Amino acid sequence: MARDKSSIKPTEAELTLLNVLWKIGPATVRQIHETVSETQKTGYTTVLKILQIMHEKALVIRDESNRAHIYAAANSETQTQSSLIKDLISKAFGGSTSKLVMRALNESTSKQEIEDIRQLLETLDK
Amino acid sequence: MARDKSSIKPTEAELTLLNVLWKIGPATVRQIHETVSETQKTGYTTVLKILQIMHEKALVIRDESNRAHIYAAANSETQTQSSLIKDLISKAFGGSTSKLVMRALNESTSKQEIEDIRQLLETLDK
DNA sequence: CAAAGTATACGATTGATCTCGTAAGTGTTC
DNA sequence: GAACACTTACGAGATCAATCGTATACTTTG
Repeated sequence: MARDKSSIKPTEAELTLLNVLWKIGPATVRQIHETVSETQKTGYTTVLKILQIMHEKALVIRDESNRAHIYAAANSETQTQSSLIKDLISKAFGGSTSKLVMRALNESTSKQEIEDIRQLLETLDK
Repeated sequence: MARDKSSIKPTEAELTLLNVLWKIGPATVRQIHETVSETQKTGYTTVLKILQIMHEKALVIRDESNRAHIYAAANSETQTQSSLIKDLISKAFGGSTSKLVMRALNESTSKQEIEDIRQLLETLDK
């Protein structure tokens, strides 16, 4: 069964690199590695290898016109977040979005966040 | 680094079995296998093996007093859902619960679900 | 009690993930 | 142009997830 674009699920290490790409934009392996190294200790070739695998999976695109390839996320952060949420909803919440939302809201949420969400509900309601 | 109870993250196959246990309650391997077989084709010994691994990880408890051991989920569905949500929030939403909630709400949500969530916000607000 | 049925235990296999060392190619500099 | 620096490619090893076959032990039953 073919796996459509929206159902691609990055692994943990892959998601870490995607977060970097969403933050700093298209970048070389070196730049990505430097950014990742701010919070983790990971070898340069490890980052390279993961990016190569992600390229095979079409999780990233790359520009090979220069010697140092430039990698960019293939999908937007929003698309990926939606995909991950849908996956979680189907596997752990019996397919119910509202169950997930309610469980999330029962976790720590600040007054400001509650207000933001209330606003969003207003606009959704019409 | 020790892994505390709330950070245990079941694998996909494990989560499938946990869903069964939450649904039908404590059960033998045979019962669990039968229930799983309603929607998937999985060998009996595969289910058994995964349950044994889950027991090692303390994801399930088991009663060995009879020949056919009786397995039960070690943590509640609610606890596990919260744990999975927290994990997703930290890895894909920069730690922001409200970002996850808003992304979820932008997925398909019925009028009734929106109303339910609004009600919950009321009670949370006080 | 012997045979058939049913249970757990164990080990092997396959595939994916993650890691990184080393090789090999390309560009830079003195 | 020779030495050095930087880059990608390749491949191997470790761990984990998932699968299932086979062995072994226990129960039931004819």
